[in-house]
Amino acid sequence: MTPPFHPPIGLSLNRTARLVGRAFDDELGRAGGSLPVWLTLLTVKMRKSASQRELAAAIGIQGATLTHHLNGLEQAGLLVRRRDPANRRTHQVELTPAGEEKFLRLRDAAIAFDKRLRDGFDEQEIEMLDRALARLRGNVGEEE
Amino acid sequence: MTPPFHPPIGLSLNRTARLVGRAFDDELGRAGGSLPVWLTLLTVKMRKSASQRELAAAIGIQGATLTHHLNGLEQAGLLVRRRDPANRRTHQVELTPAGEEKFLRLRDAAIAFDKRLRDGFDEQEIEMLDRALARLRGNVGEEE
DNA sequence: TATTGTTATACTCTATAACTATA
DNA sequence: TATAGTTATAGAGTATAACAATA
Repeated sequence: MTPPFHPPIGLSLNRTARLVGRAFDDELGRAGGSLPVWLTLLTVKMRKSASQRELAAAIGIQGATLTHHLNGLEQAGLLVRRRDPANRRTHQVELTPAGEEKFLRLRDAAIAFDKRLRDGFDEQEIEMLDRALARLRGNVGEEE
Repeated sequence: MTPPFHPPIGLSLNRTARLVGRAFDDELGRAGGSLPVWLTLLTVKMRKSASQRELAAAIGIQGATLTHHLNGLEQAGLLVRRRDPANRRTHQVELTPAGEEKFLRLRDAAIAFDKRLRDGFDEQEIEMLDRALARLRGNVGEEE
């Protein structure tokens, strides 16, 4: 008996993520953004008064890398960094009106993309997929 | 009634792929490789007499990008490029003995990693995950 | 001294455009 | 002219190390 063939699930995951990521990046590009820009704006919106370290960790990048993106976004007039009066080491990141507008535009693009991505899946299947992905993250040692 | 919340599946996919990809890259790094190097060697091995265009398409990168990686691998003495006598425009890519050795080492690392990735999944669950990923690829318009 | 963030620098992967060689 | 591949160049995203500011 020949043993069952196990195509590496990591290969499939990698291929899928690159293909989907590229399509998503194109979509965001048409809305005037990019994936890290979207993740940055989204995370800033969601985690209101977090330190940049926390934001970086939430996005999954290094602090210096976040600084790099924040610089670009600040130069583009999408956000401002203010020192926290309570602890002047930390910065408070806040979206400007232009930043809020960009956020909404990218959010619409993200929602439209996700709708396309879910096409043909029912709610239960998406939940199962989501749980499976979470288990994969657990298997490589996700820290939260 | 509040509508059900739909966390974007793309976000989950992206997060998982980056986390898993980083862990895999580390693993390959310890074996003296990297993800594109592994994909290149693997694809060269699998698609014996394919043109570089075909190899690039199979990996999911541009021809010039593949050239870039092949240059590195050739300089490292892992492969050679020979012109095909039948059609001297195309090149035949072949692993050297050192390349074969590297391939085996990276393959072992890849197999070990995939084993770790599958931990706690049974065969049926992996198959379902794989099919779900394939459907996601289909939803963004995969071309084969 | 420890913590937060920035600057300087560099690396990897990727891409596009122009080019060479073959057909 | 058309095809296969390379070279030149550039850009995006990421990282590490050294530094400045604050506590």
